Amino acid sequence: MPTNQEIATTLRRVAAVFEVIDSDFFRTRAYQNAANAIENLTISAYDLFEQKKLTEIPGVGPNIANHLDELFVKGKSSHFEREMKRVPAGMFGLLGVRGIGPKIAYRLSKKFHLRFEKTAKNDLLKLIKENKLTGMEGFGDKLIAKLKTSIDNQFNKKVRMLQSEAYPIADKLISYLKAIPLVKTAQPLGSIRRRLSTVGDIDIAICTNSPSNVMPEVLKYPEISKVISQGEAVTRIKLKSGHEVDLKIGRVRQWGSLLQHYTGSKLHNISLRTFAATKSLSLSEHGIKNVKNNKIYLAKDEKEFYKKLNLPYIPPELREGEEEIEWAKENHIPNLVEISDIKGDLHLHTSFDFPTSHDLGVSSVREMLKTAHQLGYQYLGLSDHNPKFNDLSVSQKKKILDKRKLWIRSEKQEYEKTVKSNKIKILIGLEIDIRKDGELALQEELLKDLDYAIVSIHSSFDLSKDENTTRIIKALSHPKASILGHPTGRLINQRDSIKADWLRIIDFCKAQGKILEVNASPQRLDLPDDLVKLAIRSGVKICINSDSHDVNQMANLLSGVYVARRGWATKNNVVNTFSFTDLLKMLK
DNA sequence: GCCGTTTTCGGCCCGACTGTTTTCAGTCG
Repeated sequence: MPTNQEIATTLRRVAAVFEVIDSDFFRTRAYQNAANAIENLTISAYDLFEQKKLTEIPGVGPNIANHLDELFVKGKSSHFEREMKRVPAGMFGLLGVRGIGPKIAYRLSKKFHLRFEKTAKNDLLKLIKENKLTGMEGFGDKLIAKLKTSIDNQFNKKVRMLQSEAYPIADKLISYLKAIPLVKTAQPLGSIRRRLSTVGDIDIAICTNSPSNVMPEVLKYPEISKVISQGEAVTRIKLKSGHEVDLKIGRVRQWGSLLQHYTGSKLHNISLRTFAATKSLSLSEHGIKNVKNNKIYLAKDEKEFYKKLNLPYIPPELREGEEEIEWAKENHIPNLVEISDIKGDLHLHTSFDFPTSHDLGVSSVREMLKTAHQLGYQYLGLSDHNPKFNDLSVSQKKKILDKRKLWIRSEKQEYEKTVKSNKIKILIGLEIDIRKDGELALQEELLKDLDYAIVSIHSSFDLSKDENTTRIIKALSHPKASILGHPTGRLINQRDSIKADWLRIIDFCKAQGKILEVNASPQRLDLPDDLVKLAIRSGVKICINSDSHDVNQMANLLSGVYVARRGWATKNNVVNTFSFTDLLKMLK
């Protein structure tokens, strides 16, 4: 079945046809809106089709829904196919290259008979080298050179970077900017500020009342390799590291409007402007314009901006154009969980040396307690991997686990000699593999000695949706299995999420009081935010853990807090904000 | 083609930047 992404691509292609052939701007936009909505769905459009709920997707009306029905039933839609045949297929191969939109793609593919999507980029490159574009109306030397560069870049296209990669780059540049005398402040925008798990471009806002004096200073930043484009309000630079950064300049009095505009998301802004239009207001980075008298209201911060629209402040993590504006109108924006609410970390790997199924940690319990103290925690859960399942006898494993327990206790006693107060509680658990058949990789008699268990998939990732669902539910059925660790198993940009029926798993967790982990390891961030939202709406609790193998990683838990916030979590949804007594009840 | 506590008809988010022109088209976010 076509994925949401594939459907969105098809709809965009049909939209492009309407744009270049029919110049039907609004029909074009209707298709683009539908594409955006489907791309941002948290469940598959196919599932909605099965439930006959396609028209509940905002932007999908009866016509597009009918075409999608046909697409799902027959594997293709005659309408989409027919529309796309009106242009040379090479046009679709050119779309997506930076600087090539529908109009240019159409003109080039038609003039040079680019009939194949797959070879279109190469064909165009060849035409450029043979100077075949020279002399075409509207194609000057600069534009042709730009197209060549864009296609070259496409061939070594980069994947979206991790938030943990992008943030430090932005942070370093921001420190530099803040040190410039006329700069009032600076801050990241876009997906960095909304704390998405991955980031495309790095956007930064600079607040100053003297843009013309400040910009030359900004461009002295030693990491810049070249200035890609420069205008009064926006400058795009490339860093020596290869990262591209957009710098937006805003004045103090319009700072709120600027931040709001460039924080996005695009869909949030579109929804917000549609809402503003009902109040005869028009929104832009410059302010809020009353279209009746053309008066512009300047917002110095975002609170003022939203207040002018009669809305409460909407945290950046929620600005995805889903239902946050509806909720804001009702004044129902939740108080999202914060890092200061976190009272402990339940997924930590110690340096206790024994034959585990996976990697050991490198830090002692003593070091972890010291770090926990600095982080203001009240409890820790130690969850080394289970002992090797096949290579050791049950009695050997028991010996190992008993020895581990003694070591943990002695480490704790040693640590407590060094501090006056603040006794941090310790839970002795394990992270246990979920085997292919859903059995836990630890024998029953050893399980009962644990305070709690995190159960996780570390193998057989490629099972079917049904097999994985059954396997996870079976594993969670054990009374000690309180937490499902890094549930989807994804490694961002490296390994896809496992296939599973998350609605069924969430229902099971709700019924049985099981907890879903939000693993804060930067390449995991798992549960992903969209599933966090589904889980929380269903009343399932989450636990935000760092999965540290080194005390230096314990502060990573903050990244998990951002994922939880993007999933609309309040502290009541997160078990490791609870008191130790209440936590124990949840782990039961 | 979609949508509706102004509307089932008549609207549909808003602006920056580049390049090619000389007032605008195309693309991007």
